[in-house]
Amino acid sequence: MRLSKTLLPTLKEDPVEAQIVSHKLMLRSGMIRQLGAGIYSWLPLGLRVLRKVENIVRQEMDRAGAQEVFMPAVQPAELWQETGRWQQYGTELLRFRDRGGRDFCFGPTHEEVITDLVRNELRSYKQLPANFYQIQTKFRDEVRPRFGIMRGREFLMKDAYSFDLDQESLDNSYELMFKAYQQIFKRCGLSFSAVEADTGAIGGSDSHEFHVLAESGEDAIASCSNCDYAANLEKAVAGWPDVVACRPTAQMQKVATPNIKTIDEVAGFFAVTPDKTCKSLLVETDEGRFMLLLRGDHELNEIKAANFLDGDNFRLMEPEEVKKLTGVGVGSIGPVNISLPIIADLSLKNSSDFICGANEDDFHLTGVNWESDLPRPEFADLRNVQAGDSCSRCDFGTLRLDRGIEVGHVFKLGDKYTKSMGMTVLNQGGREQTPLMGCYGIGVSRIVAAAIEQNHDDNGIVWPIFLAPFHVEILLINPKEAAAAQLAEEIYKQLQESGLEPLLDDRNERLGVKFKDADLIGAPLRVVIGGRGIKEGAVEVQSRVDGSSEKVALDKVGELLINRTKGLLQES
RNA sequence: CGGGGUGUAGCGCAGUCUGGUAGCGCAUCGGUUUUGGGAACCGAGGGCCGGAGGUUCGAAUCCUCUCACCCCGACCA
Repeated sequence: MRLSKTLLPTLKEDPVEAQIVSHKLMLRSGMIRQLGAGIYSWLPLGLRVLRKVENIVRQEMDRAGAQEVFMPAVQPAELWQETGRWQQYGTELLRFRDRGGRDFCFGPTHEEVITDLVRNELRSYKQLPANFYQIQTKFRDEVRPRFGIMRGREFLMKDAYSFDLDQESLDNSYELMFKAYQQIFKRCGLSFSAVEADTGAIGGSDSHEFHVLAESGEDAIASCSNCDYAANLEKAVAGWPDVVACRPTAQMQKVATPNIKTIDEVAGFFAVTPDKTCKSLLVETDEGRFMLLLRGDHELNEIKAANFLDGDNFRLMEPEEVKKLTGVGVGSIGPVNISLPIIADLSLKNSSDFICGANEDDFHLTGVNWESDLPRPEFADLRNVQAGDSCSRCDFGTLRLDRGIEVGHVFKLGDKYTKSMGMTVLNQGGREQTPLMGCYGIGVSRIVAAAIEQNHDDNGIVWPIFLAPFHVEILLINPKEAAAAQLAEEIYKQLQESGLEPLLDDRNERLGVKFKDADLIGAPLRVVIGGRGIKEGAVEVQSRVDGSSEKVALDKVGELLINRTKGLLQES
């Protein structure tokens, strides 16, 4: 591609709206432009990278035996009503009507559409297992779009759906996808981690997320220092070392604590560490209201709590509601003498002599103990793990927390959709059987941003070879120097003919401008061609990756660039 | 959804408090000189100041409404 004939609007300054490095660099290098909140146009440079990711995904999906299809982005409400998700999905689902007043949505995902397709087309167990995928534009009306393409509302996603006759076969399909995903992210040059994830409201047995580790990540990932356990914080479980229960030593006492409300204030007031306190949270689900107890230094994991309580519409009660229900402000509620079902976090099992609210404004109880002061409640894992917690899978490890960008998610869905939408095939015995489903997503556009988060320096992007929009940038210092221009053209042609993608900067710009842009754009290799080099009989080949450069004889340059690039492509 | 902020040339901003014919830097176009790490000079083009309504002789500026975008929060007892 010739830069003189390409729309590549680079920016010198960081746009004010960009917070994270990938967003800044995508704007500055002219890859994308914003059209509205969470909605972006892809310019030539960005699109080239997007297509690279897409092709890697496509190749690996095909290799894993999945079949590509292409489904509508716009979906009729009826399908979503069949599975109940028209009601469930909430405001993230972009809904609209056609001229006839019929309800539609812009698909945020395609379980309904694919299930509708296969229930009409698949009849026999002999057609299973089957796995269909597409690469499609999705729309999710995010609460808060941010970070450019990273959490956009409109985005490009690869979604795949497998159909199997039985669990064993589903397990196998899942495993195939899991391996394909590892291959995909590896080829994208990403350092990633597969972690156990919560299955959410969708249910099902297994789920893994693939995370690119990066500081800007929106998810917290727990991983073990000793074994290969890794899980999303939403799901991560800490080990429960067999601490011998401390024997109660204190009598329960009511203490006046004027204006002492938060755990920190309580711990400060009594001069103890927060783990000696117990925090009480009131929550509500369709099943009723509950009090949850946590150690003062722990955070509630709402997903775990919601899963445990097993009622829909889990939510924390508002302070005013708590006041109305108990007559006490949230800072002073506690588990002693309260007429609500209590569930306590496992970490409180062996607690003794702890401090909690007294159910009376501005009073707390100290020296509280199970049995003597209140009955032992039901215990469950309700909290977020913390760095340093012991691992639940092995004996020696401790957990650490990192930030991750979710780029892929694999799910075993079971029969949720096939059952509610009445998809069956005839099994070997001639009976109707509901197949089991798996679904597998990859954030194609997000990968572009994630790759930049992991591959950049102060001057711009440093593309991994498989995602690079161009393999080699030919930097022609002055297009008016005939000999240099001719050499640049020759190399350009030579690279193209050998299947490489070169970028020729043939603009009539100053050298500094060209170098700055080249750094921004981030082609792995660069060759600088100018009159001086020609005179010396050698030109400079530079590596964007390590900044190294070497002089190469004029007649050897093309060959060297080709070999170097092919070497990189093979290594990766 | 709550709170905060910003909308003025392609980009970054000043001007708004205190009303009086809209500016700066970069970018763009023409010219001259330059040309191995974001050039210099001369000249030029480009704005219904987010939109609507109002106050006023007069509104980017004051008032009302509205739209868009950005940031923070929506994990706390």
